[in-house]
Amino acid sequence: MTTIHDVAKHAGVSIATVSNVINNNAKVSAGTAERVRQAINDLNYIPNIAAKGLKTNVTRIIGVLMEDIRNFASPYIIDGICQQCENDGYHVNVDNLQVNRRADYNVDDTYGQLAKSGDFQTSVREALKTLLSARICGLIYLGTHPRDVSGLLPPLNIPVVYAYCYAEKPASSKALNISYDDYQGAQLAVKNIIRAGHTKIAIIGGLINSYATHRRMMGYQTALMEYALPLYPEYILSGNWSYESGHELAGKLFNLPNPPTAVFVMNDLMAFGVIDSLKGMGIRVPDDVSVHGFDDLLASRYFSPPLSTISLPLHEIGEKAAGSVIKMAENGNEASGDKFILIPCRHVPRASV
Amino acid sequence: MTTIHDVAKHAGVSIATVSNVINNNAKVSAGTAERVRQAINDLNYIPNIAAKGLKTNVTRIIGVLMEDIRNFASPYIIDGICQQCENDGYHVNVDNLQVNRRADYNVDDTYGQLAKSGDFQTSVREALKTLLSARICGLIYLGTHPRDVSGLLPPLNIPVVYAYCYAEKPASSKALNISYDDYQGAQLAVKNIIRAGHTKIAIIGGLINSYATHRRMMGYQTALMEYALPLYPEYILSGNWSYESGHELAGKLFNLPNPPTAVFVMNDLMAFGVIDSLKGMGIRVPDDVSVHGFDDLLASRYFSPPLSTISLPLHEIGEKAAGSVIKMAENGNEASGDKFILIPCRHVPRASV
DNA sequence: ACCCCGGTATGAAACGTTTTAATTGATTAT
DNA sequence: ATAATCAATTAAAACGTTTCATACCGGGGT
Repeated sequence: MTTIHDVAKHAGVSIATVSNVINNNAKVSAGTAERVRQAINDLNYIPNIAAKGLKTNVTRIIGVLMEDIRNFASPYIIDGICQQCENDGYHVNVDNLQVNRRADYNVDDTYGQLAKSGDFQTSVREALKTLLSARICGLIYLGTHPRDVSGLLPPLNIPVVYAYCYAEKPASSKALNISYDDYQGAQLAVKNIIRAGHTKIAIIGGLINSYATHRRMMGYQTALMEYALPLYPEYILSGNWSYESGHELAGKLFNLPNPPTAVFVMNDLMAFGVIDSLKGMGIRVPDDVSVHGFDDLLASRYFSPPLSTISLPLHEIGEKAAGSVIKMAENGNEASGDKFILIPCRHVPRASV
Repeated sequence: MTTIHDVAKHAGVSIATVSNVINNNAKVSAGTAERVRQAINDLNYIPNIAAKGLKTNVTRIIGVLMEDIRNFASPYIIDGICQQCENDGYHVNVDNLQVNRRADYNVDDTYGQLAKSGDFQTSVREALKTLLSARICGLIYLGTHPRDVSGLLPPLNIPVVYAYCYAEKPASSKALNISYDDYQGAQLAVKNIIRAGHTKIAIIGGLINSYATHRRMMGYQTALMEYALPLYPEYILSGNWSYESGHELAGKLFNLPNPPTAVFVMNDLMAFGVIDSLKGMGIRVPDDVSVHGFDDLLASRYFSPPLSTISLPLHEIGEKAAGSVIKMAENGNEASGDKFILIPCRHVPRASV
């Protein structure tokens, strides 16, 4: 490929001058600059970013380590990351951990067992090595459960941002965490159910020890309290995020002597199960019972009835993660301000409530 | 960061020897090799891939230019690309064109108007420049409609593979095209409808001039012929791939004096519209009428009734695209064999037929 | 005439690798 | 003992950039 030498020769100047024109550094006379630009055009010159990075020790590459690109949230977050990086003149290097393809992978793994397996850590280490061999100047870890990858990094002092998930030991980690606000989202959902006139509102949670389940449960309670509604213990159930568990728990819930008139389900997949179960029992949604989800899957809009749900600020999470990691990279890995950034969710009213 | 010099000093050898150990090139005595490996470990040495690429002129980076990461197919294809590249020891550089975010973007653009707009071409050129500045040794273009990006590349002789879409002028292009088999997939769908006992089978196509519509229509005809079923012109309709158009056309179709008993709809989104429209008219699916889709969206499994459909070999398209572009890169851009590789679709039987 | 100055332009070193050709030291053949 | 062979190691050049220190040049002040 054309190099800076070719351009220099073609323009009749030194390579130093060409470099100065490209980076408009030092003073180059207007005429010379024009000649150089002409040559660059003529020869289709594209600077070699590797050589530049080698010399300057600044690559402007952000590494993205993601657990599973096929997660419904990943594409939107990556889209946000790409956009922000492009804006700021950074490159993106993606590495997919392919967690989903692992034999020991289990969707229900809220406890992060997987993350503790030596095998998984080897994968992460491998992926990090790949990323670091490109001399990334910042890392975004895009996962679902709390993780700690900084321990797997060589002691490098490159900034790490967790997106969509959290650092496992947030207190001890200097990493930034960027996600959506479970607490606020759940409140939003429940308040909307209340405003639709319900007072007997059940909740179906995800795995009991997960952070998300915990936070959303808090949001539910806060919303009820704010409207001075009672909290019925028998209305509080926990599933495992799957369609099947929603289906099963709905059965229990609506065989109670005094069943609720609405359910806040902590994700759309379980909500589908709930609604199908209700249909099976001859209970109509929303006429007899309202159901509210969380996640806003594409499927939710086409479900029957279309599911009222909470949509996550995925694009913004990506943008913010990239913006933050870039800022940290440029400021010597110093994060300014809070280590937890929670972006609010939006409410998507549809027919199921 | 640690360099090869640090390792050499720590191990008491020359940098050449370290390099030889890393790439196990020349003969290095077992003892020396062990000492070097120890040093690499002690110092957490990770080779600088940019320096290596600079020297060897081989980067082992595959560039992926994608129109829209948020397309339902993209994550699966990228997953396949990543897996194959990892297997072959290649890096992946992703660039997202963000086509969907453009003001002039239009989902219905089968004619590729967008691709002809100077503005779009500027974006592509910009993205290619970014990719080429990393000295990628192969390019995968991941789009939906026929495109021609090779004209936008400087005359470089790097291999280009179109995945999921085709080169606009396949004859004149030396690029490889890898996608799924529309023709076979459509046949699969229609034959399954026929085997379920239907003889009056309508079809709702996508935009009339699109390649996919054309090929799937052929598949439909072939299947009918194979079973010696008549082709009713009034059963052949075309929409624009949207939910709404499916909804509308179903209305027309089932107000015919002699309506069909089954419909093959060319994508799942339109099929949703069709089914909802039928429900509205009090026609039951599948009891009164069967509906068959194409694409296998996640939503289709949860639709009511769950949609029988055709699933696309997305992961394989990615794998194959990466595998091919790598092979070409290693063989001086010479593709071996056919320039069109169509991977068969699979049938996903569910309750709607 | 001389010196100095400011504005431009450039030569050369350096970044972290690979690779070729050369060097070393030991062993074998004469 | 000397020459030839061989295996193991290394010095140094090169890849395409940036950048620092230096060089050039024409003009204004002495």
